[in-house]
Amino acid sequence: MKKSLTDRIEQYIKVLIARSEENQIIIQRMELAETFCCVPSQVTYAIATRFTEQTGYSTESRRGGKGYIRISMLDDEQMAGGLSRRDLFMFIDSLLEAKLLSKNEEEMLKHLIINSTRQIPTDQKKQLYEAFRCALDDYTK
Amino acid sequence: MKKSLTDRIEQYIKVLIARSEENQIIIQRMELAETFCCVPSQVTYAIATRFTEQTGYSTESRRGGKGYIRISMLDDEQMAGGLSRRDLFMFIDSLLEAKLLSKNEEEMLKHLIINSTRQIPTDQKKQLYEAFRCALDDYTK
DNA sequence: TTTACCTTTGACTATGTTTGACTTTTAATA
DNA sequence: TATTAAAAGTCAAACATAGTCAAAGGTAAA
Repeated sequence: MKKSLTDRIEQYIKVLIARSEENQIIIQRMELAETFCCVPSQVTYAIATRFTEQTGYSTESRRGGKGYIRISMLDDEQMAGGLSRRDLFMFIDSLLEAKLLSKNEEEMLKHLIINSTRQIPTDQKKQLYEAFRCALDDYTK
Repeated sequence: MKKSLTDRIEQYIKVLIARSEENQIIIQRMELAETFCCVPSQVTYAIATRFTEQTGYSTESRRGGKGYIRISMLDDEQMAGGLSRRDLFMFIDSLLEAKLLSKNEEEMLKHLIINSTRQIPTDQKKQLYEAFRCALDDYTK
């Protein structure tokens, strides 16, 4: 498969992180852009799309002289934790109040959420709740 | 019997998969369309009708620069157990027909199912579909 | 022959990538 | 302190793919 520039930048950064001691690297945007013969904002794009909290990374940067971009791999504890059922239900309640859902729909959803996630481990459940909220949010827009 | 274009595309892809190491191929839609001198959407059609979960394949794609379509043959483990999305949707359709769900509810459910399970591995997805059907079945009784 | 189900096509849509001009922030220096 | 230079950020346009959908064209079964 032919890889896009963004894919190659992603891979390069991941290798650097893998080789690092602390699971994090500090780079200069311009330097990396030169390595790949591209505009600096290409690097910004690669980082923005490939190193998100969702995918288990956090970033931090500083502009100006001695500027840098730090990319760190999140450990398990730091991983974005999803959503509790309580919060998901509160979200559904808010949709009901905003009349974006009928009472019947609200009840059905809660029933489904409770009964279809019985056998799923807690952390995966929270991920699912989160995805569920996003999908619901999307649907009611 | 004369083979349709779709049949020939299907066969071609199957040969490529058979020859591959990982039982999967990555193609570019346009490239394949050129190979068969047809419109790109013909390739989409061939893939959509011949490489389904039902027939033991899964697909994944990306648009934009250096876009691709990946077609993988599912192994036995991935095939076993649970419920396909197609079957779950058929079940939902039957509830609609039986007037146990409104058209609006049917659409909402399908949207949620599609969009909240995007990042879940196939086997877990099928378990979830199964649980979802049970919960729905229960709810509409 | 009619009907029902594929298949083929293409116009339109959605999404992901690359680029560059312009903006903002920060450190160094006058 | 004010100015300047050196970073990084933002955003929208241009481009490169893939997806969708409905109309038109075939084909086989009844």
